[in-house]
Amino acid sequence: MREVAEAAGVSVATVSLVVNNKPDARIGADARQRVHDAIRALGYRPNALAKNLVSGGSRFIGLVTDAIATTPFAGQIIHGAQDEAWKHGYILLIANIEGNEEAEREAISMMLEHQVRGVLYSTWYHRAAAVPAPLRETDVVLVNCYSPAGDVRAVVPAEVQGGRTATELLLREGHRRIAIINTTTPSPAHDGRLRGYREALEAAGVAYDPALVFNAQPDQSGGYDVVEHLLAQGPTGVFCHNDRVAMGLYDGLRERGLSIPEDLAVVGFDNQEVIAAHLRPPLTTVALPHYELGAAGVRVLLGVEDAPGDGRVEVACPAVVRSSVGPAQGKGAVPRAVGLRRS
Amino acid sequence: MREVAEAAGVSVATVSLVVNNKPDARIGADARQRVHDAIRALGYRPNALAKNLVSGGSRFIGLVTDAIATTPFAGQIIHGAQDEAWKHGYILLIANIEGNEEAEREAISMMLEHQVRGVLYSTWYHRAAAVPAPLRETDVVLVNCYSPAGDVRAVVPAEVQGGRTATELLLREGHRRIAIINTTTPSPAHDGRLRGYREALEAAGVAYDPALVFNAQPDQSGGYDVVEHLLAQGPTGVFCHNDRVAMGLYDGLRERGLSIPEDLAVVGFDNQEVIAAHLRPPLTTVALPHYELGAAGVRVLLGVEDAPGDGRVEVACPAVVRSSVGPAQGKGAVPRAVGLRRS
DNA sequence: GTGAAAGCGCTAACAG
DNA sequence: CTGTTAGCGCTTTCAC
Repeated sequence: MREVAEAAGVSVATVSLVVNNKPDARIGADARQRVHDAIRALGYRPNALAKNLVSGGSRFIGLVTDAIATTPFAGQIIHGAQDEAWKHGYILLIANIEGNEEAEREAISMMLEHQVRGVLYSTWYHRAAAVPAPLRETDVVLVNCYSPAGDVRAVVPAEVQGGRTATELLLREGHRRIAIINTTTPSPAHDGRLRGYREALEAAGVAYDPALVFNAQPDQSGGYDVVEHLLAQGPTGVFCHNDRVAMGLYDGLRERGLSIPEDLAVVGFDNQEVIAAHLRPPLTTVALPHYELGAAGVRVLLGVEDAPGDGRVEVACPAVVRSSVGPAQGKGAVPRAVGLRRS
Repeated sequence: MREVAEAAGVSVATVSLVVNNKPDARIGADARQRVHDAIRALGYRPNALAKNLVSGGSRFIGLVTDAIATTPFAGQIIHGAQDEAWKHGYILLIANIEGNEEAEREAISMMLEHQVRGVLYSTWYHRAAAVPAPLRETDVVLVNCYSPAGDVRAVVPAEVQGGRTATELLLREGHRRIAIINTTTPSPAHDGRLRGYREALEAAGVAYDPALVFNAQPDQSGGYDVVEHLLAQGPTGVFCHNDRVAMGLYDGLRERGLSIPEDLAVVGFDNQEVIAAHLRPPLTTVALPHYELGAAGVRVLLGVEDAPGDGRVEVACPAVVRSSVGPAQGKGAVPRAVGLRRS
């Protein structure tokens, strides 16, 4: 920078002013031009480190994730966070700590030492999480997880609304005997989606039948194994806890010569591209908004978006309609008008 | 830091020496203790920005990717790079530019301004790539892509070996009439895997039959659509260009009442977890080593691992054996011993 | 053994 | 309009 100043025959202060073209700096057009020329000639680049040092803070936002590899999900959160951070002139420092306590401690101190503007602490599936103590030294927002104490701002998927949406996808087509294949253990997803399912049923005037709720391992084999029991209850539509369960269900149904959506309408959850979009028929599902979660996370961190009173923002899970749901027909069916009235 | 010095009754220089516990700094045990106490008492954290400024360089490594969202692949590259960088005390600055020229320029200058140690330029599928000019100002290594001019170090998957491995998986079980479903356009993957296929065949003494090579769109529908033609050639085993093609193939086969691996042994490529591990039967495939690609990338960047003369390191694609390949049987089959002899 | 002082590259008053 | 000056928080000679 000093070199630029010398080459342009001005002082470093002037160079600083033109580089950041400060609004209220009155610089002679000639001087400004000479500076620009010198910059180009010398291939000068400002040193962000020095700039940050003097300004006190940095343009970094930390993102710590608990699993980047396992699923495409973490990638989406990173993607959303990175895009949004970028938009506001921030850079993401990412660290991923696969359950390693020490790595977590180190990652956090490293971020703190780099004077991050704040950090996003994210998990790959929606759950309660304990905020590591050192994070309290800076701004934190939880992404896809929340503090049971409710004392930290959090951005999470709207599970209840998602469950409602999934169920309405079936209701809308006239289905009334709708099963749900849930997971076996309590979790925000388990509880929320079930609640959404019940709310949607109730709103549509369909009685809730416990015999139609199944619990299975949340993967392909879970979906595959439950087919027999499921069919025994004669549903015309089924809401699967996730796309992988739906994938297993597809297999089980196919083996029995049943077809989708004619014999059974199925709705998934997660919208895991590789699966959902390419099953035969393509799966109608509800998306888990990972990208948005990451983006919203930086927005609340930066104060661009306000968190409501309880510091918890819920991001909607939108329906993704493909071809695995058709109109209800046969015995259990009801005139389409009923479903339509509700929507 | 000044505060710590005052609290401990020493100078900042001493604090600096203690904090970084310099090997040849002779500090009184008492003073050292007082410094440590003061640090704890004040909750002091060194300022990495200042440290880097004075030392001239930073502990940053830039990673620019062209697609983080689309597939789980980019996530794996990031993961590998991040783990390895971390191991050497470096932090990853990531930027992803979905084909956006300007974002790319900005991302690169931002990295340069932060005095990165070097940058990894990665693509989500293996291909030739043009290195943006400004990157020449720093150390660059290409990951999952390469410069046609061969003037930049690159880390890429060993496609030929992968193709050979996939084919051997079939040969080993006695298959001799082995088809390959490749993509429709030339690419390192297309060309390399085909070559590996031919090499493996030749090594096993099986004649290459052009009628057994098919070209299809590299996704589920491609695999599904080619079934008819494929079956017409009566292969006992098939090597699919990727797992998605295999997934489509599964569907087509199932619709015809054919079963895997009894009627047809199938091998995929990519090892896309969500698909491969959960198809029925689980798919035997060859993994694309994305994690390793990222890790090797930082290793060559840091000079921990040497790139061979041509600056191109190939990372092996390992076989992932699951259940979609069984012994060859029936007309086309050959005694198992033949296959075994080769392995 | 430890402190004083210079300086990393830049910004922000404050003078001129 | 533009230059001078004083730091930002830290490391690193070099004295004492």
